[in-house]
Amino acid sequence: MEGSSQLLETCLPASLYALSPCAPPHPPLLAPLPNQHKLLQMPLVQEPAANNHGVMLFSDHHQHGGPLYPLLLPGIPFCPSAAPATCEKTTTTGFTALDAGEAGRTSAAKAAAEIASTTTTTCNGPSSCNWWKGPAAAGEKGRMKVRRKMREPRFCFQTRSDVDVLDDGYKWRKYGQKVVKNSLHPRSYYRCTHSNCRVKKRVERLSEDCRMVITTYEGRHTHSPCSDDADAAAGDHTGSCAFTSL
DNA sequence: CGAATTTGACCTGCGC
DNA sequence: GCGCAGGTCAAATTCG
Repeated sequence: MEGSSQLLETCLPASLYALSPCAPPHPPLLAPLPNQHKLLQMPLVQEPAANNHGVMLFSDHHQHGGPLYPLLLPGIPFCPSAAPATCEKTTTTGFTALDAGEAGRTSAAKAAAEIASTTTTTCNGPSSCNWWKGPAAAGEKGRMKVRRKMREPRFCFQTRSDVDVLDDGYKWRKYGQKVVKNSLHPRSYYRCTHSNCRVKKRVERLSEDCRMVITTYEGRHTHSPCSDDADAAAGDHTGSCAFTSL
């Protein structure tokens, strides 16, 4: 319980950190949140040297399942070519790079370590990103291998919320749930329901503090949040709203 | 009745 | 090489 709070305070003293070493340091990463919920927009916190993988850690307190639009906005440039950085509960200065081997003492650190351990290889855009194309693209035999190795950029953030699935403006379908080691709570796996969008997210609660929800996004949406439903119904078109895919 | 969720099985990667 | 753990699939079930 208090461990996670401490984690939150230690790693994320302000309301929000964004970590995206490949992104230009200045442009705002966050879209203004519709409706009532607002995340404090902070300057980018960059992990220098550690890596290039885009990882964002957000922290905010939700007492509701209100909309959340913190990340995976199509306009955010990502660099899927190296290991990510993340947060570790050890220092007083906030972020430190977490090695893959530094498996977490807490669920948060563990989740972060997972992210850190994920290496993304060659994926230079939708045309070359075939880590998950199913049997047709990968072949019956090697599809799992392809799926595992060709990772999308991942982003993780942590919120305090009563609801597991935060409303981020996208529509998700749950495709799996797994009990993970050293965690009291199962991890849920969701996939974006949009036709050509392969973004996935994992949701789990901290065992130390069941109010804390760790959400990990993987991949980039090829559509905008607000047009999700329309797109799903009308077929594939992107950029009907504020965001367009790159 | 169609869509969404649940859940057990299966596959892969990784550490030992 | 083996076992463990994470991630995904797909059939069964539930829900609207």
